[in-house]
Amino acid sequence: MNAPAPEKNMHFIREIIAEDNRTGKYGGQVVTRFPPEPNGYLHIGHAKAICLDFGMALENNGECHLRMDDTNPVKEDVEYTDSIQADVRWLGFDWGPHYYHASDYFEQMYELACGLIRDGKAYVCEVPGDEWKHYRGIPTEPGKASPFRNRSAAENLDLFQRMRAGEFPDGAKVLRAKIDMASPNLHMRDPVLYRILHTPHPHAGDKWCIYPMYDYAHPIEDALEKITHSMCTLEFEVHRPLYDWVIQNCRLFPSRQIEFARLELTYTVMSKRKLLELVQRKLVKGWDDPRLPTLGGLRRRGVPPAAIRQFCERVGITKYDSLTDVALLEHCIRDELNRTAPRAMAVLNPLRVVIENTDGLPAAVRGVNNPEDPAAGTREIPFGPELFIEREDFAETPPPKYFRLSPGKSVRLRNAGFLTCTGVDHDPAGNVVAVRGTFAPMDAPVKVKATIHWVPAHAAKPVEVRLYDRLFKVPEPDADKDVDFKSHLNPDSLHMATALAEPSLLDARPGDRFQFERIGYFAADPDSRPSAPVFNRTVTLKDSWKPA
RNA sequence: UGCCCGAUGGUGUAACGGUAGCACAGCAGACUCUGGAUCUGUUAGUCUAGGUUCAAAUCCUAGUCGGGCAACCA
Repeated sequence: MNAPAPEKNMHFIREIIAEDNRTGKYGGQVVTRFPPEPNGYLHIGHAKAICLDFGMALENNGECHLRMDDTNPVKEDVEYTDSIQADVRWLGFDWGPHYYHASDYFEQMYELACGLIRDGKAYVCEVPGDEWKHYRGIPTEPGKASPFRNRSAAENLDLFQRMRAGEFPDGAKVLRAKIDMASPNLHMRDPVLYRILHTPHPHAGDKWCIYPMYDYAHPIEDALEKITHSMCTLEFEVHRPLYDWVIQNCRLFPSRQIEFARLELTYTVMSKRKLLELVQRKLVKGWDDPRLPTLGGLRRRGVPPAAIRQFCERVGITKYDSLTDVALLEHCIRDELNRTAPRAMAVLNPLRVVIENTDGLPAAVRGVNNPEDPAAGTREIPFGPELFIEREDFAETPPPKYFRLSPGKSVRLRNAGFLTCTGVDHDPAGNVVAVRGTFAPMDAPVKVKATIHWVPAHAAKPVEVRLYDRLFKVPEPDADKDVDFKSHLNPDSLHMATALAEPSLLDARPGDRFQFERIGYFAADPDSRPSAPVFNRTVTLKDSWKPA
């Protein structure tokens, strides 16, 4: 018996599992599975499911299987299986030896279907697809029986074998479960179990021309793997009676399907179709564009997997359709990065500073790598008589409560000392082109209310920075079906810029994460080259300064 | 419309018949070599109407609102 960690939220699925463990329903075993269809890239909505599936197994000393749910060869491709595995691993989960394909069970599914036929619980139906809706009926009225419903088991077996043998064209026949044409649940009105598809399978090759439907295949996949708790999203709730029917009538391991609400996030879209549309129309730069909620995009943006895991835990698990504020994700990202990201200085919008008292000026200073983590140590930062500071950190006529630099005032230069402004240089148009000032060491008796970051003019290096903002301007871009979600795209979601970086940043390798002090968290992009890093802004720092 | 599911501050959630709590966001303050972090305080909530009960967010009934289902998709 293992008590859940105290900070974990006791959601209803944890309670179901705890209860099953208490009663010994599955002998204390917890076996789960994450079953993506390999027809697209994973996004943060999948991360919620992954964290749940793997998390419940981990917490209960169980196992979680990674299973490609590849029952429809016309939509799926091996292209996706690699990225799915990479994404799950990146998120921090390990399926051990339990990597499976639904298509590996095709033979058993076929045998089980023959069993259903022999039991008089399935039949080959020749009603054309577009005509079936007349038989199925509408919710308020019962359907009517297929004219093929009462074929003999022998005839059904023969026909089903010939379907497999390829004797019939696509759509000519299907195998149906014989359940209840009057059921108020449409899924129970003799659902299709198998359809004919003369399409080679990306994993199974050309062995098959009949393929099982999800509703038939999924419970079998789960049962064969002895999955105890089969978590899926809410829209499968009405499928559960059919899930149970298959397990019961095939006499299989009693896997249990449990549904929970999918994750929705503000200022983005989560549907595969819409994400694909953004990629195909080149409104973003690909599946791993850092503005996308795909795991590839989040990774490239610099989001640590631990932040995503923490976020998924804090969002919780319920059966209520919710819309989570991205601010919660951003909080989890900052929280993780604050503890782990080394600090560095870079100036986005430079203003030259000329130090006038150059005698005894240090050639370098030591910077603290991470005030939250003493073990991160220090580094050397070159110093000199000319610096660049952020243009916003100087105001010739400061607004009220402005703590930074202005004529006659002083600020602390991060890691270095104090700067007192003694003069301002203008160009003929009256713009500020440089600030002049005097430097004092850190132990000087100067009182200031602000510390600003800087880079040394002689040693700072220009680096490319990509400043990302929300992809959409509105919290629910796809809320209104009558308005194209693309019309809500934020035109300023990407701003390319050049920053002046302290020299240590030139060593950054793709994936390295930093806090650029007082600006935000940045991660080196795969586009980086040796000595020419490219930085993606993961998220800004919170900024509580607001002009009065 | 028939069936299924759901409803707690702005948002995400907890409370399992007994003081409606936590987090995010917001606001205010303290502290600070990041106007970051940290700390403190604070605004704000049980969909409606009946019923059961000493006591209801919780149980029952009806309604309202939201979501799902009517592919040979998953």
